[in-house]
Amino acid sequence: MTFTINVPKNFSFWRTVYSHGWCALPPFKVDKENKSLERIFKLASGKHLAVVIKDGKKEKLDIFSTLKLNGNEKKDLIFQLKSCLRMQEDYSEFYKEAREHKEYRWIPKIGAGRLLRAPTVFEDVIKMICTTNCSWALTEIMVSNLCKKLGFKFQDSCFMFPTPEAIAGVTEKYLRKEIRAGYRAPYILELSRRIAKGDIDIDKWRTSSLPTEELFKEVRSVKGIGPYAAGNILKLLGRYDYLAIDSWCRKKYFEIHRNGKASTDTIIERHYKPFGKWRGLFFWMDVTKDWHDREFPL
DNA sequence: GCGTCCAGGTCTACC
DNA sequence: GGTAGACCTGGACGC
Repeated sequence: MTFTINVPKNFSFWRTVYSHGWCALPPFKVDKENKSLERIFKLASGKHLAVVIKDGKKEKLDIFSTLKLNGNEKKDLIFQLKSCLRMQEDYSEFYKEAREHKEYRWIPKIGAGRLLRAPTVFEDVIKMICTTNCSWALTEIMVSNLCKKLGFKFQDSCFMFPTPEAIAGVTEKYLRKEIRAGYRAPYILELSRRIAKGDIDIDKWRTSSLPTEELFKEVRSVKGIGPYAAGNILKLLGRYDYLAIDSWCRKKYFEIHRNGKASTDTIIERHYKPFGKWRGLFFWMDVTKDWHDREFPL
C-alpha cells in the first residue's frame, strides 16, 4: 500500500538520510539514484514489512509498504518512521542560534541537523559499539553479519536487525568469530542478555527526563560504551551537549580550524562551549559541511 | 603470499 | 585522577 505523511517545517528528507553513516548500515538501504530509503520494520502487532520512503510532493513523504495495514498498524509505522527521521523534534532553537552565526547560516537554509536513527535504541547502541576502535569497513562487516546471521529474514537478501533475545542466545565465541566483533563480543553479549532478562530498559532513554549529564552517566555504565560512543548515542536521543570526538572528527576539526595543525580535545571543547546544549550538533555540522557541499550543492 | 606494523575507542590495573 | 598496556581486526607496506 502507498500513503503520504506531512513533514515539519525546515525538514529535508535526503539530508536527514545522509546525515551520518547509518543509512549505509543494514537494515537501512539507500537508493541514491531514486533518492529513497528502504528498511524492514517490525510492528507492535508482530508483523514485519519492508518500507520505501521517498520525497513526495510539497512538504510530504511518499511511503510504500509491502503490507496492507489497518489503522493501528499504520499509526505504529508512522510513529516509527517519524522517530527514525527525527520529525517530531523541535529544532527551531538550534536554527535560531545558527542564523546568528555567519558560518552556520547554511544549516537552517538547507534544513540540516536531523540525524537518522534506528527504530530502537538497542539497534543504535549495538551499531555504535560496532563503530568503536575500527575502520568503517569493519563496522559494515559486523552489522551486516549481525543482520544476516541473527536477524529475522524477510526476503532473500532482506534482514531485520536482531533482537536482544536473538543475540543473547548465542555465545561470545560466535560473536567473535562469526560476527567478527572481536573483543567487543562480551560487551554486545552482556547488554543483549541484560535487556533480554529485563534487567535494563534502554528504550526509555528516548523519553527520559533525566538531566543530560545523568543520562550520559547511565549510557556510560554500559560496558563497551566510552565517551565517544555515549556522546554519539546521546545525539541520537536528541541531546547534543557532548561532542563525541573521535579520530576522524578530531582530524577534520584541525583541518577546518587550525590549518591541519594538531592540538588537544580541550581546545575543541572550548571552541564549541558557547553553543551550549547544541554544541555537539554544531560540531557535527562543522565536520560534515563538506559532505553537504559536495553531495547537495546549493 | 606472508609477516609486520599501525590505527581505531574502551577497559582495567597500576601509580 | 591520570596513564600504560591489552584487546582485535583490516589494511598498508615491505619482502
